[in-house]
Amino acid sequence: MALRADAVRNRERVLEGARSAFADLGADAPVEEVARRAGVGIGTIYRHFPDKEALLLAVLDHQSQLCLAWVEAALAEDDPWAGFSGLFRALAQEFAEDRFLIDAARLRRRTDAAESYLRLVQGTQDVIDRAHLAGVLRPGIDADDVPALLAVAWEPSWVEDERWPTYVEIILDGLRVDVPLR
Amino acid sequence: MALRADAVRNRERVLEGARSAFADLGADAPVEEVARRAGVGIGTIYRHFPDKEALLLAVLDHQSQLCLAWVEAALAEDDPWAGFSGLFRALAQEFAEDRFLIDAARLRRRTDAAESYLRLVQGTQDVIDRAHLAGVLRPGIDADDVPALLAVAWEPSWVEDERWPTYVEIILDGLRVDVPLR
DNA sequence: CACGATACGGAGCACATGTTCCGTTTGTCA
DNA sequence: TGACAAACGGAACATGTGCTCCGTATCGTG
Repeated sequence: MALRADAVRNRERVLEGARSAFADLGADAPVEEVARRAGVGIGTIYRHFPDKEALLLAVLDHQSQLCLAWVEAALAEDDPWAGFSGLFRALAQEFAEDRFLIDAARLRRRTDAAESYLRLVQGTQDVIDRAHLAGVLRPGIDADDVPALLAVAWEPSWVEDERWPTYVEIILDGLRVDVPLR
Repeated sequence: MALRADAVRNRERVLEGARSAFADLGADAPVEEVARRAGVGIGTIYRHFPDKEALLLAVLDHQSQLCLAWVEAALAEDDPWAGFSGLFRALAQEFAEDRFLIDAARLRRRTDAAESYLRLVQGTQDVIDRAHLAGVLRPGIDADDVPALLAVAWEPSWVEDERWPTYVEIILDGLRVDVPLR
């Protein structure tokens, strides 16, 4: 038997409320806050998701899908460095705007990650491999290093300062290998 | 009237327990855990410190004094870049070993900081000014940027990876301005 | 040694937050 | 439209943690 119409609607509302609450407050956002933003009761959330962890994973899956668009764009770039650096800047922007992504990488360490997140990591690895082949990216770097290096765009108080784009450029400078012209 | 002998001893024990607990578990370490490590009751902690915030500030003050030694060493260096980069590496090491320092920068934003911490920031600024004068440090960087850039040494799960020293070198590469020989 | 002041310990309270449970409401279908 | 299953809301419970309070233990002095 299919879900009732109101159940379908409410499930979507819960996901939207969760995305909004987690983006603003991080994974620590109370379930009650998610319920408030979704306009539903707490009980409704727990009917659709077994626990808060499942809700976090569902949101992670969704946000990862959005980030995957940046991977596509990076692979479409002709220049491997432009691809990698563009992806890095775009992910930094996403991290700065969505506090939840901050906590997501930690979450991934504890649980079987959302499927889209794994695809995001793999796609990032592809972009990195291409840069390595072109010899423009510091050796030894892989996709697992990206979240750590994005940490500079994390801390809310510094995001307010709007200085994180500078930090991103510093790191990109440090990651780039200059190819001598010949 | 002076403190009683046991009170003096216990105050020191509390500070040691707090340093240990906060270093391992971060500022979130429960007060009860501090009491356990100190070998005292919870009540004793609250006799010596009005609240947990005061305890955090006392520990911050102490750890800042240790870090100040690195500032002295940096200023004693002849080469401004060696001084700055040495300080940066040393602070990264401290951050990696003491989870509490991670939270300290946030704490500073909320409260009047410990006096030693202000001196640490000022000393770091001196080291940075010297590097700017020599033209070897990327313009626009100041002492407030250092904790943000050290964020790569923060996250516990990445500290375990032992990859943070690589990240520190990447950032230093990005911060350095190469002075052409003439 | 005795006694008063000082300090100690930890039970218990206040509050925040994840989760459950059940009386009430709503959607669906005959 | 009526009736039943499905879904809802939020009070209540469980747990973790900061902090208070007071009966008990200890220190230091005469």
